[in-house]
Amino acid sequence: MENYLAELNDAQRAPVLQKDGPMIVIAGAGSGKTRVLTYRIAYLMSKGVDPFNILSLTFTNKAAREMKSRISKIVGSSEAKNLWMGTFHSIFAKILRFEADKLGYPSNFTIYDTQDSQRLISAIIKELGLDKDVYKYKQVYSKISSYKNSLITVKAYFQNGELQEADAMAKRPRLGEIYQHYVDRCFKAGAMDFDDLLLKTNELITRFPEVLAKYQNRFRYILVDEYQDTNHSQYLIVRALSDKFQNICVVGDDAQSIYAFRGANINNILNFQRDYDNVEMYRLEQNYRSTKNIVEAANSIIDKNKTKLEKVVWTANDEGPKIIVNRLLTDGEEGRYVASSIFENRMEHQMKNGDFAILYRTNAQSRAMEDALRKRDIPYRIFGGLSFYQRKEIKDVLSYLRLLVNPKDEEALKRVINYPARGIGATTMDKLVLAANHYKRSIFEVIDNISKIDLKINSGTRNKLTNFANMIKSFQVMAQKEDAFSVAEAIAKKTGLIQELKKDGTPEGIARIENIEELLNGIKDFVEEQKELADAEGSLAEFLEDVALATDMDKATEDEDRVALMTIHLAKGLEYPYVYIVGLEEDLFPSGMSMNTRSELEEERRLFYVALTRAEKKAYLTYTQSRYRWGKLIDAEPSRFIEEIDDQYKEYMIPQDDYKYKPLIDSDVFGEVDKSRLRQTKPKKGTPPLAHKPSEEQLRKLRKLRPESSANSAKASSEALKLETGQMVEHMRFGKGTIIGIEGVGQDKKAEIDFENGGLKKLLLRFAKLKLLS
DNA sequence: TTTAACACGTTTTTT
DNA sequence: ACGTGTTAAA
Repeated sequence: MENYLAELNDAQRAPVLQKDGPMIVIAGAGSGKTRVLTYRIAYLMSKGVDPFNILSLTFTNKAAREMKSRISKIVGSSEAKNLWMGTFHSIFAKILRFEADKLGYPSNFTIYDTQDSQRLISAIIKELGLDKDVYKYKQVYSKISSYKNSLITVKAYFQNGELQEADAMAKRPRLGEIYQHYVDRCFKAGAMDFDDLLLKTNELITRFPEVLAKYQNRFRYILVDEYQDTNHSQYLIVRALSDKFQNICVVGDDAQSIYAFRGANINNILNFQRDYDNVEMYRLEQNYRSTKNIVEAANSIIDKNKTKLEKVVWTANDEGPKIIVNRLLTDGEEGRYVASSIFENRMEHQMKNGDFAILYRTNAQSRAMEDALRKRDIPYRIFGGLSFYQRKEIKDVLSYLRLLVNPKDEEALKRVINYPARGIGATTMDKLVLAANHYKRSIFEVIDNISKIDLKINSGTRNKLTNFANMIKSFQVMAQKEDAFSVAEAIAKKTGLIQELKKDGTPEGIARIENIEELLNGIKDFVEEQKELADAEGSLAEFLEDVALATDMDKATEDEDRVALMTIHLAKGLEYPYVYIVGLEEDLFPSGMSMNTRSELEEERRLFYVALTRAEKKAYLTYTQSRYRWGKLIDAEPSRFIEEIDDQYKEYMIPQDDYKYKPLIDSDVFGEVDKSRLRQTKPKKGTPPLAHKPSEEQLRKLRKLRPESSANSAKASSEALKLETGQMVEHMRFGKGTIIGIEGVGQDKKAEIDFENGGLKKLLLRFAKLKLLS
């Protein structure tokens, strides 16, 4: 024990050694806060605290796993595995399953992901006959989500005149009604959304004092990591659970609060000292991660924020190189610059791919980076974006599995009832939903008893419905005897999912089949793993819970040697020797959506602070002069954040007024990439990246030519755009015809054609592959 | 009911 | 630009 206490500095050791009472640790970036948390838990256990009595809430499951394994090394794994450690969502999902009956939920309740929730809301808006342009489902979802995170239940909503008035003022007077329906439908479906996992936990502990007492006694020591990113709902849970013993330790950094947009309340950390008596406050200010240059540059940025706790982050590390700032012509150039810079650094300093990270504000920026890395044969891995479990084909398989576990799961049912197509269409579904609401039964129950219900559904469709129900029930029977893998495999095969994808034969279809195979492998691994653990069953339900709360981050393995690409949000808590922060442009970073208020801008600034402090040795900042956004080339201006870094810490790669001319010979101009050229031009070592302002003429070219992605279509369309009224043409599918009219200009030019056997058609000349006959 | 053109929104971040 | 959801045609 004493051994590793010696590994801590004085500031770190103090919070580790305070066994009891409330405490807050303000931990600057890179100051070893994970180390403090780890050792604190180990220390508690060495002082005789039972691991069953320690609850440790982390921001990701991966963080929990890593911390657990570090603790295992200190105290032994048999002890460490009894610790309660995980995200708020996963810990309280577990507790809710155990206590579900008290809230009227089945213990195998489904967890709806964002998409499920949004689809349900969308359906409700339709059913209520509301205008979908006024009630946008995404907006409604986020509104409901923020109500839930503030513990405003439907009941509370209707008791609060102000809220209703606010929604009415916003031209959405029936929002409460949608909220009501949404909550009802989730309940009937035996489903909780992400926010429910916290909201229902609150409900559980307020409505059942004996339950609260039970968990208060169980969790005698509570630790919360990334406390600055907790929302009101989480705050209340922590507060209630820690109320009896007051052994609460929260760790965080107000300068790294970046989740206000999803309800995180920075006041939770700012006001912690008011919430408990005799709070001890500790500050970790020594940074062990980064060079002086990086630390001080980061400080100079965060200084611009007004709302913050006073703290001075410093480091004893070397000064290190300055931050490199570079301007590039387009996002394509930016990608190439980053790729070649990585290539050079890797060579020159014998670094691994895994030592580099490329960080961006929005997921959409990953593409340009990807393309450039691929061309350079640099292995990379993208985190975030559309996660594996959200892909359509994966969600389809999972929906079948969900339906077995919980046949009331409406969203799962709606996904799979007619996929692969089995002749149960929208009309039938509408009737079923109506019937289900009328009889107060789930849709599946209605289908299962379709013969006993008087519905205007013809006998053919009734048969199809019965067949579907029987199929699902046969899988259910199977699930009782066999493990999750066998069931999933049977589903993939017997439902015709695989055949459906094989039929389409496109590369995408093949990739989808491979994804399903990967999912099956994943299920197999899970089953094997669970078999080894004595107390787990390897059941479908357990697998689904894992999946519902899994994130891309969780899959990351330490040992894989690839460049990491991710959004800055995802990078929180990580560190890399070399960090490239790309797209530092006004309107992108800071985001155009977050520049309206001071607090939003300050959050963007904190985000930049987080990005920069990921770097250990060297940071690169890049921006472009024009960037493709929404399919168009947009002029860009350098981000104000570049300016905000004190000059002494940064270095411009290119003199700011040096516009060297470089002929534009790349894919950005000519649509098609000249591949032979790329291969010859391998690493252009030592070539300084050029930047220059394109002439008006060049810009016009860029804008005009970009939409044509291949030389073929460019040729075809320019020919086609010359067609005139009266000419005879031939179309691959419609056959011969005469052009009887032309309308629109340029890219939007359309021809009305009278086909000999197909009748009148209006076709976009840009796309229609027409052959001129006369 | 199914298929295909068309329209739309998306690009702020996620458990 | 791209994928998804909605509407029009078969």
